[in-house]
Amino acid sequence: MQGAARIRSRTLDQRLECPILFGLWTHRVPRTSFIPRTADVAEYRPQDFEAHWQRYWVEQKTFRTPEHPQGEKFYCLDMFPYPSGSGLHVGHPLGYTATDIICRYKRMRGVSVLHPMGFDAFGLPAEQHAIKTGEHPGRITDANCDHFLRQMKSIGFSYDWDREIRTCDPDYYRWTQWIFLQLYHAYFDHELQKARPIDELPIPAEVQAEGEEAVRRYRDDHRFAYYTEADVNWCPALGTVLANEEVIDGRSEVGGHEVVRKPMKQWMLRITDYAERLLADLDTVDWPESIKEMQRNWIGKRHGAEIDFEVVGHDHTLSCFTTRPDTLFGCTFFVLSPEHPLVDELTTDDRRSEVEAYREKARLMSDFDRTIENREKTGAFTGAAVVNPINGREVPLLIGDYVLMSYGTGAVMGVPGHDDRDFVFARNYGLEIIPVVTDPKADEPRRRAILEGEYCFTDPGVMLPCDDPVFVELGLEGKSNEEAKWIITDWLAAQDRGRKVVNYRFRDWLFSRQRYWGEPFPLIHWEDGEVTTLEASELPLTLPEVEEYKPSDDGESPLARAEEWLEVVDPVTGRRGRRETNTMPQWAGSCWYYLRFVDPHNEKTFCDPLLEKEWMPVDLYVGGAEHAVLHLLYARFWHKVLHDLGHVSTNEPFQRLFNQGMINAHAYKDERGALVPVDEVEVDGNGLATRISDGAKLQQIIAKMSKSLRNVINPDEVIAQYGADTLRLYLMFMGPLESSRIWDDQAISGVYRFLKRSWTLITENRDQGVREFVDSGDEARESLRAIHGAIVEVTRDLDTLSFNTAISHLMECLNALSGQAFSKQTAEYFTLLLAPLAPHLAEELWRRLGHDASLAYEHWPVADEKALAEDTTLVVIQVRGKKRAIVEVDKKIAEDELKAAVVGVMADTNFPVAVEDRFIVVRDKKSGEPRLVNVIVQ
RNA sequence: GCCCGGGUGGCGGAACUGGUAGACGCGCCGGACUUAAAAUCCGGUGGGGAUAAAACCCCGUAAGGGUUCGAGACCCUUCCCGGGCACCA
Repeated sequence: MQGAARIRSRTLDQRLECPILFGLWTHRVPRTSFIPRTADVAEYRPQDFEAHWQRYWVEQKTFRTPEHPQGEKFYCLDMFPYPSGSGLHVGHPLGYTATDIICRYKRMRGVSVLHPMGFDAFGLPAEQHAIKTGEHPGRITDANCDHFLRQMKSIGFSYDWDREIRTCDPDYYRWTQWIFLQLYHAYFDHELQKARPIDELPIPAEVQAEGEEAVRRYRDDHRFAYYTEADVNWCPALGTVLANEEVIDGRSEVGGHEVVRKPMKQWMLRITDYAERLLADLDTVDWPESIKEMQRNWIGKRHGAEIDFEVVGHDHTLSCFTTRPDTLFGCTFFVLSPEHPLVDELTTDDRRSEVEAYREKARLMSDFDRTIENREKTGAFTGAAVVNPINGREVPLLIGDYVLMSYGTGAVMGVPGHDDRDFVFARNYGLEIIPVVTDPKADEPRRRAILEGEYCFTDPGVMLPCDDPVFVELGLEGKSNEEAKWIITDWLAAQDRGRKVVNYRFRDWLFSRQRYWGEPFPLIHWEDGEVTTLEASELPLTLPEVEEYKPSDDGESPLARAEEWLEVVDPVTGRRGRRETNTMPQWAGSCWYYLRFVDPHNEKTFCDPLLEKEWMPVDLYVGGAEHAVLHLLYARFWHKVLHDLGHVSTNEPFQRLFNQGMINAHAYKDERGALVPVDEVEVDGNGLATRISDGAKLQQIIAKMSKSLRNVINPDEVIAQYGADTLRLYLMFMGPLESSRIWDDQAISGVYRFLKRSWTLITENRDQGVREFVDSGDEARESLRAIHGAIVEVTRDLDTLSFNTAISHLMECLNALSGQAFSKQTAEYFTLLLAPLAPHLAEELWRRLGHDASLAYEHWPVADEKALAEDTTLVVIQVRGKKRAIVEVDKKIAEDELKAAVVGVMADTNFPVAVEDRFIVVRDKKSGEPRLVNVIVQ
């Protein structure tokens, strides 16, 4: 029953008492055993002083960034939040606390720290709120930001709030628009592998000859930002198009609505030009391997060949991309995507109706339905045939919706013997299967299955015999397929019937949204078809006021209804034009915010070059892994363009990336598997969970925090109950920063007790001031060893972001100091070690220790080696590798004396050893002191 | 299916480069204080055996094998969990 009370206690509301004023806003404080009664005046009561120090830091501008870094610099960045209406959730402060600790620690080590925070403030939720209520999305966004600010300040983060930015602020998005102009006015020089101004684009003579209009089109075809009719992911429910990355399993990432394919005119960014550099430069950054791997997979570099097949009876050549040119001799058909532009022309009349029907069916199918895994492979014969360039064999030409127009050339050579999809397709349509590679390691039945076309073999293997003259000429029989791949490709290249190519799986970035609440494009579409950009001096192009925020049913942005804003007339020529009505996606603002933080108030440029040089790159970037391929890839792309164009000095923006884990919570499910909200659950002393309403047995599981499970932890409530320092410490103590953790509202009392005991240790719960200390000379050796040991350990742990062990070591130090005499110096060291982790408590103790300024810039303690020095050391004795005894010996003991000591210790035991036995002595690598002796008894 | 992580007490997790497994905390057990409870403080706590009590012994880091004087850590095989990708030719 005790357990039941615990579980129910999670919903604090049941025990809420009268509201009291705390901090900058009102908290309702639950009555719990952990809040000391008011009679105990001098006990640890964080509510008494946390708000005071938060105000002090803000008023004194304690954490203002130095204008220029002096000596070592440290740019520490958190992924800034989207200010959602529900406020901060414990997941946010997890990473923020970690960076805060590191920054406070670095400041104490004399490092110049840049640690800013802001808001990713454009975005869909505010817009949807606006659609529903008619309220301006800016107003709700501002209110949410303010709420976030209050919450973040209540945790005691040491951000330089003077640098706060919001991406929806015109002073900010002015420069987002400016960067768009840089992208628009540049192209990628493939030879130099870098961006260059569009004016430097060489115009081929034949284009030049066609006139101005052709030159303009040629340039437009090379800009990083281009306007094109594209099959886009249209989400009717959200009324917008989405990037591929925003579509999960055929549904919108936001809201899970259906997404269909639809051709629309859209702005795209040519991110694929940077594929090679985005891939290669991953090797230069200190990121988690998993994130690098995800980006590599996303970019999807594939080496292969493009092979040309002539169409029988036509003057056309169809090229296909393949990573398996070694299987070309096994090609028995050829498949085009239903959207392929040549399908119509190549289809014979007797097949036309069938092909048309198939294409229509494919067109109507949603992307999701079309990409369901292992779906039946369907297609239609076109009646045409193509010629395999390596053996002259004519093979039938089909269309099939498993071939995507958007990858490679929209055409595939069908090798059913060695490709699973082709295999299924061939079986469906009775197409021939010719195996050309076999598995040398396979047993007889399997080998026969491969030979007879019963088994599709896709792994590496060796080439089977074949009569084709070219096969014989190239001597392929028995060669590994890997080798055959390049021999065949070289032959094709020599005959000009194919070539080695590299393909990338990722696509250009769809950069426009039919929304109101985003950055307007600084572009004008003129009546004569020309598109021009605004001058940098005309920025920002601000959002107009509109009456309704809903996009129209055919997908036009609400901006299309803002007529006054929309229509423009050239004052010189009288030419009429319309502004671009799409807005930029949410990713735009977060693509460069880290640069603005370096120089947030500059009105002349997006970021002063000198400051950029001084502060960039970001030394530590902490955030969730969910941004692995979106934000992090886009930001790298923009950064590289800015770098190539000479606007930033660094090639990569984020030198070190760290992903914090997720915070999960316990949840319960019943026998049918339905999740049960935690406040409907009772847990008994043995951990057995039952539903309160009907006593049904429940299973405890781990789940993400969610509103529906009512297991979301609100930081405000934790702070009200325990104080900000406890919240910070608990978040860090739960486990390594990178791993996921489970919120356990019993375990939090452990760190609360630690803080309380730390308080008591130094103040002895006096009304004011501190306990009495002994003179340094009279200090117990134990105390000295404890504090200097802690200095060593905590320093190392903070350097390696091991916050959980840093706290453990402080706990050990506290345990050791409790009941011991120690000096004021030791108390001060302890306070300073605690400062990055529990800054409010540390500041309060520091004040009581007689200091009248913040400890934020006090020197980090340095361990005194002498305090740690010992004459003797403990040596583990092993016999045949098993621990049998421990002996204390002099550190400088000679080898034979050590042996003698070991023999002596082991004499009366069950495991006697002799000096003649083999001794393995393990010594400390640094000090050379003996650590362990392993005796191998003969 | 493929690619990354990861499996250590009742629980969260420690263990620096192969050298005392289980630090620290939660929980639990016992004790002190209290009329009582909470809070607080002190002690114990991987499993098994042995003993009057100890000393002591055996087993133990998902499972099996290997390398080594010595393996939680390294190698091979298998199982399980988490994350990502997935008709990309």
